Amino acid sequence: MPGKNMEKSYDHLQTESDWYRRWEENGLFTPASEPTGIPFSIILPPPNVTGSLHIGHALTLSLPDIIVRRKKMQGFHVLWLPGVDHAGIATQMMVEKNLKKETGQAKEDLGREAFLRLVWEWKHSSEKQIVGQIKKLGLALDWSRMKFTLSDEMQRVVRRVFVALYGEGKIYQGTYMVNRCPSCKTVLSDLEVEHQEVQGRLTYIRYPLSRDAKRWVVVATTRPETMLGDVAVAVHPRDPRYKKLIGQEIRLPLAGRAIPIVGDEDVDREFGTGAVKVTPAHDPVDFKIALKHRLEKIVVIDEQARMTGPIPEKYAGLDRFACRQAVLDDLRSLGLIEKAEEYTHNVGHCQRCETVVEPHISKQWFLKTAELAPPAIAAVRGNEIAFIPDKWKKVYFNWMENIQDWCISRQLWWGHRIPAFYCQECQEVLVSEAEPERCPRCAGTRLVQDPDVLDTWFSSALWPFTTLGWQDDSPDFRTFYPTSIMATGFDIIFFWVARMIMMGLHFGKAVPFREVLINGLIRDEKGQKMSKTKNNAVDPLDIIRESGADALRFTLAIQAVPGMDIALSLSRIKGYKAFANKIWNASRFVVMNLQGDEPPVVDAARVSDADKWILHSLNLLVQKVNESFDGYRLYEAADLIYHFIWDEYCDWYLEFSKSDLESPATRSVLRLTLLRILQLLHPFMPFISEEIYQRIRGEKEFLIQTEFPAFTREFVFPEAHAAVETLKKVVAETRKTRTENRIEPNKKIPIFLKCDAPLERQHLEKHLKYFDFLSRSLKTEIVSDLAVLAKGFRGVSQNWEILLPFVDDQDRRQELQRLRGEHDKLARLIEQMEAKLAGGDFAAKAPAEVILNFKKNLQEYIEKNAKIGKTIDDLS
RNA sequence: GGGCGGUUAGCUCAGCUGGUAGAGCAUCGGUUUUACACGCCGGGUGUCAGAGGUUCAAGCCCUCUACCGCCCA
Repeated sequence: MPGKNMEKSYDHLQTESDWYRRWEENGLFTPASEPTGIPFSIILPPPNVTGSLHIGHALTLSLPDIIVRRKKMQGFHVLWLPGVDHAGIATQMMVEKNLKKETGQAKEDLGREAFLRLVWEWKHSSEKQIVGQIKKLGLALDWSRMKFTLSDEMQRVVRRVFVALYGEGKIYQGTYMVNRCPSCKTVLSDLEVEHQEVQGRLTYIRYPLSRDAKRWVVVATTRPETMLGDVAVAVHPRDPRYKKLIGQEIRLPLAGRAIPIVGDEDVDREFGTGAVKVTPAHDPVDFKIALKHRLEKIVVIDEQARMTGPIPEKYAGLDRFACRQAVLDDLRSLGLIEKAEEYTHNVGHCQRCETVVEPHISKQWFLKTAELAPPAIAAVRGNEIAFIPDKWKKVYFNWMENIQDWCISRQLWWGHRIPAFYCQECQEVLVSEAEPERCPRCAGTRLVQDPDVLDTWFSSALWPFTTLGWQDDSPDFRTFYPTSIMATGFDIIFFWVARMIMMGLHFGKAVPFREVLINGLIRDEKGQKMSKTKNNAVDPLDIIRESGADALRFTLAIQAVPGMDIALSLSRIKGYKAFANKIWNASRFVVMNLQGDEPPVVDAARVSDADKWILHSLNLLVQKVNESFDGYRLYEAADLIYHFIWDEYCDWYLEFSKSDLESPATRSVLRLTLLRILQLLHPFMPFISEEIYQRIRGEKEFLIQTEFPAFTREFVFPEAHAAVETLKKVVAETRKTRTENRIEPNKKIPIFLKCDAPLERQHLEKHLKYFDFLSRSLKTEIVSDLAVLAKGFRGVSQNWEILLPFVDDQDRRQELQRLRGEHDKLARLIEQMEAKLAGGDFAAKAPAEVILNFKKNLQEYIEKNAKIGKTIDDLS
């Protein structure tokens, strides 16, 4: 018999060490390109090669894995495709930081090529680490199809897509105001800018009129240093305070230039004094105003956020914040500051490094969204793509309906190089997949490629169809596209999900996925966000070492209510580690008792009622679990399985079975039920379920190759189920009565029972064997009148009375007191219920069924209390 | 400014289409009974944020308020 001698406690380290290798070696996760069942595919959201995975990844990766494993067991043709992301800005920053720390060098000291070699090295080691972590989690990924967002293949596809979009006029180059991070030294898209509320100061500055320096207009600003680049003062054209001044000139303090006062509808009359300074080179609103009024744009802040341009010598080269102070000091000494006040406003910060971003005019590449967005909106509106939970649709629509063109160029080295070439002779711009040999216009050969790379999210947007080989019209693409599910966090709905939908529709000619599963954030056990600075971040590998990947996966699954954040508590993980041990020991019990002669199928004629009861319960469980799965309520499925195993199979069925171990039929049910449990559990806890399954089945097949349990008519036994439920009820009541009266748990005592329901009485009579064992009964008698017997402790439940004989008179007095308390409590409840039934509209308006039920309950309470009253009389 | 969540047992959270509340952990009492002390048996614990409304009936639906959190501009 395989699997004998299971260790007394479960060792997750041992079990989780080797199964992954064997699954992989047996090609369990590698489907053929040609389908053998209904295709079901999920593309892994590629983790960044910035280091190692955090606990949030464990969630985003585990949930689809659970879905994938079940689908596979249900016979779908499943692909779960892995990959990693080059994560341009994040990775480059990390390598730069390391370089600085280790050698003191900047990337410029190495040059582009040498630096990129360094990043590639980093990528390889990070990828190795990530893949190792993923395997530890047990994810059923097909590594033979692994992809990288910056592989040669991806570079070819990205160039092709770029050239195509350029050809369609959807990619263009333009000079606009964009956000730039002075620290990361690149421009950013609007999405990469995070607005944070900042306590600042609003300074009111006097701008003297050219004609009369004694008169001035007061403007309010949070950024005084930008006044050096002012080209006008703007007021609302209908503002009575200022409209007469329109057309006049201001002598700009410090700079000494003359600038006009213009009228513009975009001026907010409520802000400050209603007159605003116009700095078109450094403010997006001012930029627009300047365009309308054909004003010059004077750049006074450079790419390093230092002062530059036609400004007084003393400010040149100062950092923007240092200059702010200098300007304020100088204005104050000139008596030009009217006042300053505390002011809370939103300031854009770089998502990566939290530096205050600088609006900045430059020539960049943009993706036009006007034609790409509408089909993407329509696809979601037409339910071709569902969001789970549904509420995220609104968020998606809100953003998509207000979408702006996307700035896709970045001044970085690590990423997809933009396939644009500039002729040095005639300045012609050439966009092409391959580097052109000569300029088609002037035949010049001095061509220089654009130094910029693409926003990382550009290649990410192409991920679902390019990973499947859209570029080669591969069989994989035809089989697995559109993919089934995209599982990801809400934080990247705009960055990623929306863009995948746009690109997928445009190039893949179909939605990239059918369902978007949005999961929440992992927080610590106090509900706080995890972060390195708070030192409350947990490493998934630590948890796996401590409690096992199975326990971690189960914890995440049972807590992951779609769209809700998870407060991850270590004590809870420990609880599911204990659950694994529980399963192990239940299996140990089964394995110890198997004799090898168990019939392979359930013989309904030979099995006991207890056997039928567990089969019936199992069948109900299977039905509910499948419903939960289909509604993406994995937390519910996990919860159902947990309670079935612990509260039904272990707590009751294994105990029942101890009375029937000589029966091969019972042993076969013991075994069969366990195997079904392991199958149900496998998606959640792949390691322990496989280990036990193999020990029992003798390595005939892997668990993932077996069929996921489904409801079967074969296991419908309502009568036996009801009988055993009665038994459970009476056992529980007896145990309670014993405990309440401090009767030693292990002491076998005589037990007397009385039952008013003939059917239930039959049930119990039939199963006294189990009752005696579970209630520690010396001898059980079911009698018609308890009063005639020895006095004893009473327990009363629906239809049943229990009597445990007293040993002495102290017992009697104690019992009397308890019964009086209970009698009073119940009497109050009955009174309340009768009042409800008598007065009000309840009796008149509630549905008959509800009232009937209510009356039934009331009647039961009345009867129960009558019994208690009678007992009190007997004992008095 | 616009929008979205949350507020349920000491803690962290479930509670699907309204019929008087559940889990895990914690806690208390008992217990080493032939799978498991990572166990077993049993117990206690809640004006379901507040106010109002709809309804025979509200944790669940509607309105308002308060507090906490998030997103967009």
